[in-house]
Amino acid sequence: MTDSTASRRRGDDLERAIFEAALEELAEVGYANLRMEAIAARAKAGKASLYKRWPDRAHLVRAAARYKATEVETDFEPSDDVRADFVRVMRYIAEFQDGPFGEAIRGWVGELGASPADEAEAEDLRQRIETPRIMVFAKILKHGVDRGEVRPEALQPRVVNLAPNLLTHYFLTRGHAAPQQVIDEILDQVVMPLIAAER
Amino acid sequence: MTDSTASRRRGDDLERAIFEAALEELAEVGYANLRMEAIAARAKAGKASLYKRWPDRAHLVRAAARYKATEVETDFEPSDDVRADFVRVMRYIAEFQDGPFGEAIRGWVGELGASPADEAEAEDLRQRIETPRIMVFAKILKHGVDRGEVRPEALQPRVVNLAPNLLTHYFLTRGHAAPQQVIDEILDQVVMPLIAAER
DNA sequence: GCATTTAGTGAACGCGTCGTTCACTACAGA
DNA sequence: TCTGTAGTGAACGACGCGTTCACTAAATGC
Repeated sequence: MTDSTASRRRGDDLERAIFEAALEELAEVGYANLRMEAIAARAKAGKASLYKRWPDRAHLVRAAARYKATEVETDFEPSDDVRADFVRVMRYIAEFQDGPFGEAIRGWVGELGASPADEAEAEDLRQRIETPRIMVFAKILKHGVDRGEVRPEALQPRVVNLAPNLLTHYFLTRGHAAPQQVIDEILDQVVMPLIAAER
Repeated sequence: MTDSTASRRRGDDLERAIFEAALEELAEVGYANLRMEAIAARAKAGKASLYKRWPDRAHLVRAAARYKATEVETDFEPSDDVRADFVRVMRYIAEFQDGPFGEAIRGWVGELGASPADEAEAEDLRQRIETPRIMVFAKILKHGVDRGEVRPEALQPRVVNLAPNLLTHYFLTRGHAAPQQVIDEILDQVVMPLIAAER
């Protein structure tokens, strides 16, 4: 009715449409209220096509999160202001979390511990989310170290991941992404004092 | 069969039994696989008694989490070794997360964003979890400040919450509580360098 | 250009869980 | 001992899950 192009999609074409539909549904109703039939309907696909690809909701959502994770911008050129760079990247992450991707992550977290079988897949998704962040934050920090603005110990993994991890913690436990004020507090109270070359 | 005391409990007595049953179920099957009927059966109660008290699973689990949160040990006497104190408290939190309380928190997080109606109740639970931690960590830090081991700026809220927040982030995104090695890394790479009075 | 194979559709199904209802029963207070 | 209150347990309709199947559109082979 809506589309007079009554064509029938297949393969990757259809898969992408399902992912988009799943993410839109996630954004609208949240993971807990996500219905397979609603995803199928929005994608104008049959429920059977969903179950042919993924065994259940959790797998579909993880796959959708992986799909969306590839959209993350990873080529970032650091300026000569570490704090400003951090703000830019953190705002970018926060915006991402406030969209459908955030709800996908929330669903993934909620499901962890329910099925210890899929630990490997969960680990894979974690890596895909973390890796681009590590690259960007490490680049910023290295640039700061080169200019003497940042102490070299700041390149340790727990320090590189500190800002995004605190952002994610806020998002998960609050239900919405961190506002600018929280980003500022994280930077001024925690991150900058920790990485600054001198006090 | 088990209890030949075929007595019928009421009020708070019954409520406590339901909480205990819910937490045991959570620990065994996880939030995603939690069934109201299983909780009722384990508590030797009728399903109607559950729905008379809470409108749905999410409310029951939040209530159970609140109930369990009152068990948290809050009277902690700091030693003269800040790092050792942090290790002790962080291990205590990690052990708590690996039990039924952890799964309750995971369920709560997964449900956030699904029903914006109960934001107030969610906020209340967050406070109840956070407050005792703030008290303990602030006490440790104050003691450190008094002895000149910790810089006074470490009493800012984001710094006080830093260690438990990173623990919680690890637990939520990994599916299990942080092991000793992770606690050490958090302390040696992040917390101690941040709070130390001198470098 | 036609026949065959592959993949998607949509409706129907059985099943399990939800949340509710109701007749019955045990306990508490007077 | 009587009465009101609260809990029990079984049954119920509704709903979403995950599967099945006859049908159909697209891709592939000839």
